[in-house]
Amino acid sequence: MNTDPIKRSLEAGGLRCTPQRYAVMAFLREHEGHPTAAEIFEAVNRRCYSGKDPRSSRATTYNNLRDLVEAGLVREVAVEGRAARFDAKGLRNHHFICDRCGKVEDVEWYDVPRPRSGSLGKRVLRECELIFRGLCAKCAARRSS
Amino acid sequence: MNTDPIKRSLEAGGLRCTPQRYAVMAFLREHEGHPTAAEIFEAVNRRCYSGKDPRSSRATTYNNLRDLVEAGLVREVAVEGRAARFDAKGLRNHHFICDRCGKVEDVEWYDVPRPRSGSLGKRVLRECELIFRGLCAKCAARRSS
DNA sequence: GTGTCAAATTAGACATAATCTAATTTATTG
DNA sequence: CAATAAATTAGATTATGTCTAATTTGACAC
Ligand SMILES: [Mn+2]
Ligand SMILES: [Mn+2]
Ligand SMILES: [Zn+2]
Ligand SMILES: [Zn+2]
Repeated sequence: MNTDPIKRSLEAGGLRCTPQRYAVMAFLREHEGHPTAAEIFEAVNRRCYSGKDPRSSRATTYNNLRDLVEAGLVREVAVEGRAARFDAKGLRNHHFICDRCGKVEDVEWYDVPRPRSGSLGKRVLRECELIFRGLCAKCAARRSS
Repeated sequence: MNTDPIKRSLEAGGLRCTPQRYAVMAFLREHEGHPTAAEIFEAVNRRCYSGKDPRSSRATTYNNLRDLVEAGLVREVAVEGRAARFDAKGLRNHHFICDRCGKVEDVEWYDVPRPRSGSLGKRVLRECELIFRGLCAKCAARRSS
C-alpha cells in the first residue's frame, strides 16, 4: 500500500495528501513546461487528477505551491515582470528564459563551479542555479524572418 | 565638455539625458544594494541627484528602468514572490538571493562554463547568470541563535 | 537665441499577481 | 467514531507593474 509516488513524496515532505495538493503535483509532473500559478489553477479545475473532486480555490492553489516549494518538491522560477513559473523538481536542470515571450525552458544539467571559499562569507549556500537569457527557438525564428 | 560619465553612458545607449533618467542612474551608481523600483522612485523624489529638479512620476521611474535595462546600462534581478531589483551594470558579478529576506547581494565574478554546443538548439543566447540561494549573513545568524 | 518635433513626462486609471481573513471543512490519528 | 490540527474557501485586500492621452522638454538645426 501507499505505492503512489506523489502521495509518498507529499508525506515525505510533511504535507497532508489532499485532492487539491495532489492535483497540483500531478499536473506539474505530467507537464514538461513551466506553468504559472494561474495556469495550474485553471488546469486543476478543468481536469480530474486525483480520482476525487479536484476543484481548488485560487488561495489554495497559491498556498499549495508555497508549501510544495518550502518542502522542496517544487521549484519556482521568477521571471522579470511576469508571473512566477513552477516545475516539479525532478532531474536537475538549468533554465533558459526567453527575453521576448517569457517562456522558461530546461537546459541539460552540468556541474557549476562553486565560488571560491571566503567569497560567500557567513552566508549559507543552499543551491546554485544557472539562468540563460536570450530568445527561444520560436522567437529567434520570428525575429530573423 | 560632456565629461559626466552618466550623461555619456545615456547618450551611448541612445537615450536622452533627462533629470529623471539621470537621477535613476545616479541613485543606482551611488548605492551598492539592489533597490526595487518603489525604492528608487521614493529616493529620487526625496533627494536631488541632478542639480535640477529630479521629481519623477511613478510611470516615468518604471519607464526609465525599462529603457535603461534595454540599453544594457542596468540589470534587473527577478526575485520569487517579491518586487524586481535593479543594479547599475558595473563590474560583472553573480548574485546571492536570500531565501528568508529576499535581499540580493553581489558575489565576486568568475567565469562559468557555457552549456555544451547543441544543448541550446536554435536558441539565441544573450547572457548567462549564476544565482546562489540560501541565507544571507544576517538571516543565517538569526536562524542559528 | 529661436523653432521644431520626436522623445519623455505626468496623473491617475487600469491590470495583473499574490496574499490575507475568518468561517468552514477535512485528513489523520487514536 | 471522535478529536483536532491542517487545509480549504470566497472574497477582500495589497503589491507590483502597465497604459492612456494630454503636456512638456531635450537635442539639434538654423
Ligand atoms: Mn525546469
Ligand atoms: Mn549586482
Ligand atoms: Zn520566446
Ligand atoms: Zn536574509
